Amino acid sequence: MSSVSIKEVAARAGVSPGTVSNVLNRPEKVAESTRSRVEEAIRELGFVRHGSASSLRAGHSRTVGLSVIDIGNPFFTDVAAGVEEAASERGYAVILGNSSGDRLKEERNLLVFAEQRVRGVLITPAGGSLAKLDQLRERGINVVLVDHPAERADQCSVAVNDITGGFLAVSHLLAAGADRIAYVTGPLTIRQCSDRLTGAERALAAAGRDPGQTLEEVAMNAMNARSGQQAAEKLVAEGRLPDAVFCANDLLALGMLRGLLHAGVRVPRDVLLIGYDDIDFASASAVSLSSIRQPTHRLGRVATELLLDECDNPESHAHQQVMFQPELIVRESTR
Amino acid sequence: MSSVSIKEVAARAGVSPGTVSNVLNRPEKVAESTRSRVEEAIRELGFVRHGSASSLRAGHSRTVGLSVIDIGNPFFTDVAAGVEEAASERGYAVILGNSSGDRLKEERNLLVFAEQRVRGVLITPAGGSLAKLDQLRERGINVVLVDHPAERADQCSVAVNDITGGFLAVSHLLAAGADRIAYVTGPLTIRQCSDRLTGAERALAAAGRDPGQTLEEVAMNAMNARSGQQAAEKLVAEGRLPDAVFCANDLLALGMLRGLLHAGVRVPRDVLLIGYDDIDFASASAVSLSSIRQPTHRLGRVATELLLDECDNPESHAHQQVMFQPELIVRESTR
DNA sequence: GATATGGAGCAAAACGTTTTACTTAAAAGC
DNA sequence: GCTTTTAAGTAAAACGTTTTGCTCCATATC
Repeated sequence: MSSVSIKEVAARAGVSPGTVSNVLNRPEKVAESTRSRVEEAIRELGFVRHGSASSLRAGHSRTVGLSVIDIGNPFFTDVAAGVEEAASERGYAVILGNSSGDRLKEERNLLVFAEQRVRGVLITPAGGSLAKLDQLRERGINVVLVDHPAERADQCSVAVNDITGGFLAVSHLLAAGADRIAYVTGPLTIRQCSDRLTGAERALAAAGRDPGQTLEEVAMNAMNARSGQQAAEKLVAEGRLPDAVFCANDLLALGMLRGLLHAGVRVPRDVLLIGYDDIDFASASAVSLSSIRQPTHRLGRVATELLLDECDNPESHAHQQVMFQPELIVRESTR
Repeated sequence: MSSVSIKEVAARAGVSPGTVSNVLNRPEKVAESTRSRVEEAIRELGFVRHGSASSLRAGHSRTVGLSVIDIGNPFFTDVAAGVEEAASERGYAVILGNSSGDRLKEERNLLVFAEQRVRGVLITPAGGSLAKLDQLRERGINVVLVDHPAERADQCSVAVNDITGGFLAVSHLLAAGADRIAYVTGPLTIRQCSDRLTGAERALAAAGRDPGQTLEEVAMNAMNARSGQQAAEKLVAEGRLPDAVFCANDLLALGMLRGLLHAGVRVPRDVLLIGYDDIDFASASAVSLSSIRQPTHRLGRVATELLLDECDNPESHAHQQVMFQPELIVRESTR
């Protein structure tokens, strides 16, 4: 209950509170002998700095906010792990918010971040809440977009080229002999989904195919395994199975795979299947899943490093829009 | 940059700062007309409460700390999702720490939580850092153990009976005809691992088998898919394949499955396989995986509810040690 | 020997809330 | 018609840090 304060430490070490603060924040400013005396007092009393008081006075906290679309999706989990790792290395705490793709929930997360006066925000934007983000910036809270390229040059972002990803996936399906391809996706208002579609269409164009003839879009509400299975059931029920399916993420693909196999459709013999993200489980599925790999963990790490660099070196910081390239991973499901 | 404070709101609404605070925290204490005036001023100025100042003065924050062993494991992710959901419903923010099973890292997390003066801590304890937890309690920070039954009555905990789980798994393997069983596990210092072993041994005893003859322990350092695959390779290389494998979690089991299939071992024909946790991906694997299901999401929810009840109603709060029961899920890998 | 130059530490004023004790005015009690 | 109670709001003192001058003292400079 009794929290020991900097004053008590000061009293014990026979110095002023200011000196203790200096030991904590600019150790080089205080003489060797007093420093060790203070450090000993800190140890003896079990003092731990009051973060709230500190950030109240200093004007900023040592926390960052992380808002992700779906913490249940291994893709985002990997990103979060990268963020947590990089943040904790620098002594920052991570406040986690899960938006579940819900714009309201996302705004609530941002409000919480604002109340906590986080040093910065990392966000995989769900809706079009980019206006809210500008409000945060006005409040002096830096923002780095994760898995979403910034369209303006005055902000940092870290993303993976989804157009390339879609291109790789569909080019591969075409090369494997696909003629009629279904693109199973979440809402096309999600940038990732529409970019991957764009890439898919470019692949068709590059191969001289007519998108209208070759590609069918199947948009689901959610991007989880359940939706994937529903999509499979729908395709099967309507009796118009394509000969290849490109899913906008691996969760959809795993559900699709389950649904297809359940209906007696053989993969890859009857239908080729490729997912996106290359989550760990893609290679362990019933038929190991071809996919598009993204550097997820790095995504989180790099985003965090950019954010903290912007916070700690505001004047020397150069905004960057980092764009990673995805990679095609071929496994059984398209062989 | 310019953060608007309660004073400016007060000035605009023509009241004192104290009244604004009352509107924020005990709206019933202030007259209807002034209240709406203040609320309007808040809206117009875009005021958002300074969490640090608030918790400095109030003596407690609206955050909880969550320290998990492995955020990459869907089991913990589900727990975390439950925590986040319950916390955010009550207006609490979640500070996430990933201990990676590392005791040092866990202690660092607890230090961060202490600095942030979180209202309470939810923790899936990695090592034996229970002493550190008592230190937190002395500081007035409530602690709820997650996936770990408290051995004392003066604290809350939420867990799933792992002995029962181990019993269910091995009873099932025996009923399916297993004679020689390998238990592939993480370090037995992890309570979950040793409890599941205990349950396994009881199942053997109940079936009249000699544990020494029937059960072989294979302890790995980590509990991920990679370790599972290594365990498979080891069993295969040493030429002493059992006829059934019980893995202490699904990640190990998925790796084991991959390793076995890769070596040409058929599942379930040559080797029966059962995992633990019933993560989403267990049913989508090459051979769908039998497993022991735990109410993960609820685990997180209930833990959070207990914690916040303890925080908000300290006097009426009754400590509880909640123990859920696991459930056997039979799929192809043991059929 | 007088004067700059720094190093080391101190005192005190913030930071933005919450809360306690107090004032005022109006309603209630008799 | 006086006192008592209640309602509504205020002023000011915290909460535990960080930071900005400032003082003091020792060393270097001329």
